[in-house]
Amino acid sequence: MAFWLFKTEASAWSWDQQKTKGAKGEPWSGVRNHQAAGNMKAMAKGDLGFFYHSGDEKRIVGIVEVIGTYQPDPTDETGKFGLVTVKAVRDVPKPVSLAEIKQTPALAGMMLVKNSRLSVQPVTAAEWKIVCAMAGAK
DNA sequence: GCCAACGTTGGC
DNA sequence: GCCAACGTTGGC
Repeated sequence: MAFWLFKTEASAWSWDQQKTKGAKGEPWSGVRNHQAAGNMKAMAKGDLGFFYHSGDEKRIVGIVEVIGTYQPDPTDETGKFGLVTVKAVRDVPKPVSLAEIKQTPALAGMMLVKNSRLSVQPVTAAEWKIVCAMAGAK
C-alpha cells in the first residue's frame, strides 16, 4: 500500500464537500500536470492519502482512501489527463499545519516542503507515520 | 500584494 | 530542439 497527499484550495474543493460525498467518494478531476497525473496513475485501490488545504489554511485536515483507479478525466478536452476517485475516511483529530511540518526535521524531505506546487504528491511510509502521530490519528 | 518556482507556449 | 516570455500556483 502506498501513501499520497492531495492538495486543494478550500474555495475550490474543500474537506467539508468531500465528506458530504461519503462512501461514494468524488473524482479528483482538474489535474493538468503530468507529474501529478503520473502519481495518480501509480495509485491502487485502498491507498491512503492526506487531504491538504492550501491557501489560507495550509494544513492537513483529513484522510482519504483511493476507491477508483486512474481513468480519463472527462473535464479534460485534450484527453491527456486522468483522475482517481477518493472518499473521505475521517477527520484528523489535530490538523497538521505546513509550519509544523517544516519545523520537523524528519519531514524536511516531504514534497510539500520541496515542491509545494505539486498538487498530487507521494508520501513515504515513514512520513505517513510521523504525520499521523502529529495529527493524533493512528 | 508580492515574488519565487515551475510549467507551458511560441518564435527562431 | 532551444530558450525567452508568459501565466499560474502558493507561500509569505
